[in-house]
Amino acid sequence: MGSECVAFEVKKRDWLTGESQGLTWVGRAMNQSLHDSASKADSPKNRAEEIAFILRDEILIGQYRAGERLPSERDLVARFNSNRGAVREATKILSELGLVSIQPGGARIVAVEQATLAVLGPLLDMREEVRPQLVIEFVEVFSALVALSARLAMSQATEQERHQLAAILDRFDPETESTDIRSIMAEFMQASIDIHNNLVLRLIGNGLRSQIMGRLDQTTSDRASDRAFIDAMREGVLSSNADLLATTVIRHFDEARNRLIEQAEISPSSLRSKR
Amino acid sequence: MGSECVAFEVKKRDWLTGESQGLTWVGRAMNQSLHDSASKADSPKNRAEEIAFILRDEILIGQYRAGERLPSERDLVARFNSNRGAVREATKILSELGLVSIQPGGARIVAVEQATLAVLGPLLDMREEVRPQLVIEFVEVFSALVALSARLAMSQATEQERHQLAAILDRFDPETESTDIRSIMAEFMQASIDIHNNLVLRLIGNGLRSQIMGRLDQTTSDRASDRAFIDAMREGVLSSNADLLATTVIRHFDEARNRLIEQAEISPSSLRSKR
DNA sequence: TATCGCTAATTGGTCAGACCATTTTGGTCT
DNA sequence: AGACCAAAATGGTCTGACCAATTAGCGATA
Repeated sequence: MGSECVAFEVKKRDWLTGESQGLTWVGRAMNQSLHDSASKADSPKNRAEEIAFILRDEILIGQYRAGERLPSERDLVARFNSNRGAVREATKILSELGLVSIQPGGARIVAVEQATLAVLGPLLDMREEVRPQLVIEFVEVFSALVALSARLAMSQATEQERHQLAAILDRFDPETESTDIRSIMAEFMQASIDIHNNLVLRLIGNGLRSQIMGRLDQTTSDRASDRAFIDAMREGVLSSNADLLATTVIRHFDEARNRLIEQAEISPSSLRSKR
Repeated sequence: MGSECVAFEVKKRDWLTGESQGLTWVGRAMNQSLHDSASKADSPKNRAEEIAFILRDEILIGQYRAGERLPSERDLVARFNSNRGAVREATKILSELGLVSIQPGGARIVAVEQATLAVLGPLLDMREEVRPQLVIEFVEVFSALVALSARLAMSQATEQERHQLAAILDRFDPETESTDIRSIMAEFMQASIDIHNNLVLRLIGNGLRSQIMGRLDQTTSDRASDRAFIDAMREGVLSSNADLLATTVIRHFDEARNRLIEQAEISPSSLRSKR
């Protein structure tokens, strides 16, 4: 007992100075945002992820049908020239993604519709056919979530916090092409989440962000209307007018959505079949 | 100050002998999507999940702090009397949950705020303190998503589909206590998603549903106002009035939210610290 | 005392092979 | 056809080993 305490005192310093200090340990989200943005595909960290990503993409591509059996672990070992440990870790990942259901006797493929948000990014990375519709669907949801987040933030924000939000909006500069309005919206979303601190909304936001970031094409948008949008946002923020904020956000994203629909219809056969 | 830091880094002895042995925070999360209902806790399918769930709950409980190191695989093997294969699968699960970041040299704990929606359920299962606020936050988000889903559905629904939605609402019977309005809302959500077929919304809905279902307490609600709510919904659906539907949904959930806030304030010190 | 640099220990990643309990399969018998 | 049973296949568990990279520990240095 006593010895533990002594030992602890000694080590504690090392710990604090060495690592606990920089709490910049934020895991994969941060790691990715630092170096990706250029490359769509996520690179596997080890053999298990490599295998998992290959199988994941094959499933998303529709190479297996829902309900079908995944090849047995031993077959996969043979196919990937690996070992059962790695293969089992891979299938574990797929299971966590909600793409396969592992049971004694055999693993079966699960319909994409039953999976996790984590399949969104990979889906965007593949077939061109599904992309346009998927992006539209994302905008629809993101719109509602940003509006909600803004509302919640307004109901709790201090004077200072509202100015911080405004500062983010001020980063928009219609002259330079460099300031992407979407990155500003993403930042605005994050900042508003930090204000109202709704964990559910934050977790959903995490998922959407990590899946979407760096996977959206550059879209042409009217800089003038963007300017008006940003101005309306700033006014809503500074006057703490939640309704104005929400309707502004929704209208803006609605325009973006309509643009996307137009583009999608130019290249036909792109809308996913509905019913 | 010194006392709280003790647990870690004293080497294997600690893990082997004393420490949080049994008590097992119940918890146990899901994986299967088919069978729901289930009360709060669902049990692990194998050793890896068992280990993963224990560690997950310990992390969520705050036994480790973000940035700290997870015990090494070999230490975990000793602690759980298992083997590295199982332990590695377990840490893989935690990694997929976004709760740890595994890297050569050591795995580190990630802040809960950076995790996946899949931690919501386990969070609800544990400390009573976080529950009330978390439920409120869920209602806030769910409200917006149901409203959005209803809007989207109305923009595409056929006559027949609108009647199907109405049929779901008709299942509500203010006389019998058995018909839970929340289950009706869940069904309504699913049905509307089937109509507009927005995959992003569907995936988020999957996550929320699997995490929330069966974990919410029975809440007292005014059956009369519920009746009015259902009626308004039905009218909105049948007349394809998206605005009416959305505002009705939002108002209803707002009332529910206010009730929850009242309840939470009765038992003070329950709201999570904000900022 | 603080910093640098080297070495040894530790850690995650990979691999091979074995045994078990359960499920699946295929063929037989009724 | 259907019920039944034995054999094959499958996932689950476990052992022990080696590697490359990171990390910790310690002495030398300034």
